[in-house]
Amino acid sequence: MSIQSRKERERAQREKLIIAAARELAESEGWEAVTTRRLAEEVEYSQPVLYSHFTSKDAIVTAVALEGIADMAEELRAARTAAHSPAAALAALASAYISFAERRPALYDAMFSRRVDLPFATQEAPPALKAAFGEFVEAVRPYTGDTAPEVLAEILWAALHGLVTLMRGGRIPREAHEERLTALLARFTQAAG
Amino acid sequence: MSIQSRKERERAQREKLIIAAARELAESEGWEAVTTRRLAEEVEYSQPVLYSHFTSKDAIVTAVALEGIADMAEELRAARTAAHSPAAALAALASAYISFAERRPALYDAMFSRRVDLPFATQEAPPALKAAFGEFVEAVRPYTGDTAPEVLAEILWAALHGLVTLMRGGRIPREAHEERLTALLARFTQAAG
DNA sequence: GCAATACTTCTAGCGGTGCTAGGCTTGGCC
DNA sequence: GGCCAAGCCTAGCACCGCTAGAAGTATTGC
Repeated sequence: MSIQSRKERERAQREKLIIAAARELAESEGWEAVTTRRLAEEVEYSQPVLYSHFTSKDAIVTAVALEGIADMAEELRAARTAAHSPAAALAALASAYISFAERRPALYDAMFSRRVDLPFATQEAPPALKAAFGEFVEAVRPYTGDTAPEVLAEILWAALHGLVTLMRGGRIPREAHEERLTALLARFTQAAG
Repeated sequence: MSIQSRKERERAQREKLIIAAARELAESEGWEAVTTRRLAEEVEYSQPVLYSHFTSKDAIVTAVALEGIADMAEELRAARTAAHSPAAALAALASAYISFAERRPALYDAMFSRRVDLPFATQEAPPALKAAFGEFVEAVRPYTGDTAPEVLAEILWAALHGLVTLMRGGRIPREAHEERLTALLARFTQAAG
């Protein structure tokens, strides 16, 4: 039993090592640098070992995304709860979200842009995902009017996601970012719903 | 001279053929099916011929994107100008945009999701792109308040882009789409800015 | 009409990708 | 200590984007 459990522990540890290596490689050199050969070299095992832990490369990306979502949920929570008014909380949440996307673009892509096999808007959604979305729901709750907070949260999330991805892709100019964000948030705080 | 010009005509025609084949292949089987080998087979030439027209596969995708933008600009214009009130025009524009993204997902990705080498928010932006964005500007103009219409247009575009991509990626549920769209547009028509 | 030339297109191949079959080594058990 | 099973690695598959150099074709000059 002891040997068995030790092996399981080591396996679990190696799996974390793979995920961490993938994340670091993606964050430092972009996802195009994350090849199975390169990743295998990084963890000092051969390629097939990766496939004894994950069914495919995509599954590794998914695991990285999940970690990222947990990280983001924490940051969103910290930002929102530190604010002293509903309006400040909303602004802090939005800024924290965009800051995360800008600081960790590769991670953000894995979470919200790449095609990934995660149950998002369902009961089986991972807790971290529910937590992150919950922060949005709480932030918009004071401004719901006759709209369901979940719906409003989705709209805000979508708007921020759109801003971030279009800006990163060079589709909208960086310069006007603050002005856009202010105007967007005003649409949420001022409207009666 | 005549022979020269005939050759140029034939070349231009073949270039259009390549772009059309790439678009059709992407729309019917997704971009992952668009390989240079497959594309060459489709146009009944060898691979190197593609590279005598385009510097890379990405350049072909960019050409397809440009065509798509022109298509969308037309559809947006038709939808907006057919409406009889500012609110209806805004709603029609938004619906047309989302409809385009849903009907032609591969094309949409080339235009707004994939990394593409096009000057977007600059003076040198292609006319079709300016036209498409101009439709957004006109649609939000009645609702600007003290925000610049261009800024508001970018926000609306970003919000719709976010909704579309998150929905397509399974990140937000399809069911509540109409409700979300209505609530989003309400934020634009009701707020004072 | 024919040879020389210039241009176009193709064949074949490079170094890379994700993924896997099958041999080999290593470590636990009797 | 010898056997056996589990775990790992080497080597290779079919594919990718892209390109050098051969082969073919059309145009030009005689």
